[in-house]
Amino acid sequence: MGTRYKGTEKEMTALNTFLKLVRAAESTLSRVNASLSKSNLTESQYAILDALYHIGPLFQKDLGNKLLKTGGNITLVIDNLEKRSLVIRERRAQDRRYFTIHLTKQGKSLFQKVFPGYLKSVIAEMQKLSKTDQVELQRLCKVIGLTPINTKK
Amino acid sequence: MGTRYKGTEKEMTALNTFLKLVRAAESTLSRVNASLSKSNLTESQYAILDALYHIGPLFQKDLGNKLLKTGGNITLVIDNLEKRSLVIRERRAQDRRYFTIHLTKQGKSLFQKVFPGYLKSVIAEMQKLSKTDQVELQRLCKVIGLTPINTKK
DNA sequence: ATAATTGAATTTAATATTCAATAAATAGCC
DNA sequence: GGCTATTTATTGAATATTAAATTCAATTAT
Repeated sequence: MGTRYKGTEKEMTALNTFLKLVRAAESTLSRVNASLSKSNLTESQYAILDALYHIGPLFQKDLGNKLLKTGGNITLVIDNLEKRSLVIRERRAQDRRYFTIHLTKQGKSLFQKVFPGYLKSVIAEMQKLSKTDQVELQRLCKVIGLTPINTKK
Repeated sequence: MGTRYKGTEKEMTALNTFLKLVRAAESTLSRVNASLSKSNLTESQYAILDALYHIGPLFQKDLGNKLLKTGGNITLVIDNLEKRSLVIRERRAQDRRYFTIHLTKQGKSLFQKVFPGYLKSVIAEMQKLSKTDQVELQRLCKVIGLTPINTKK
């Protein structure tokens, strides 16, 4: 299973680690996302509702940064959520370049309906590891996630 | 950083681990994928070229299984690769439901051009961890990636 | 105050992704 | 041999995603 490339040990280890990391994230994610399908929420839509619910109203800009998505993408996903009246855009008075995104009553209520199942499926996935191993995985992922020092410019 | 939800320790640990795992994979992936943009290859396109190069000709079905993608998706990505003459479809004589996908000369040559930079960026990412930590991460990811026993049906 | 710049959001074009429906080919069975 | 079910691939609709170009608002520099 995995890569068939034959290289040095260092290369093989790196490719293997990378592949397993990505596979683990994708397969877990696909199972967790399945818990959202009943509510016709996509992963991106859920992530936005989650952020708004747990943090409060946010600018589109901040949502993009938080979810590591581009501005154009956030625009579209917010559009789709707004069509279903799950969120609303509010133009900011002090600086009219900004839109504050608010969860509506319906959005809040849908999130509350969906969250328990989501949490349950996350727990089911993560329980494959002991508490100790989960903490260890967190440590390793934190290192991996770090952006390298930007050497140019 | 991360989730603002306040729950039991078990819930918090699971949510945190899940979030960090997904973040680590996504951020690493986005940096590695940047090495593909010069050749105008998307992640999916690269993955297909990689599989064909290192394994050999494959049926679309097998590509889909290997890359964990749906049939419809594979059809489209192969279409796009075929437009650029990087792969060709060959209908199988014994069973005409199958298409065997072959790498063309151009596809092989493009892959050989792209692979070193890809490998280099994977190594750069994974070198944030010691060899020991990489092996440990592989172990944890292997457990996480396991599909739970299918209890129904 | 005007010009240039920065910053937020949108739009557009291209690709990806899934799901559901369909078509085409084969396999299994009676 | 001819129906039926299964399997492979394609298509279409909906959503996602990015990058680049554009618009509009605010700020900075001259």
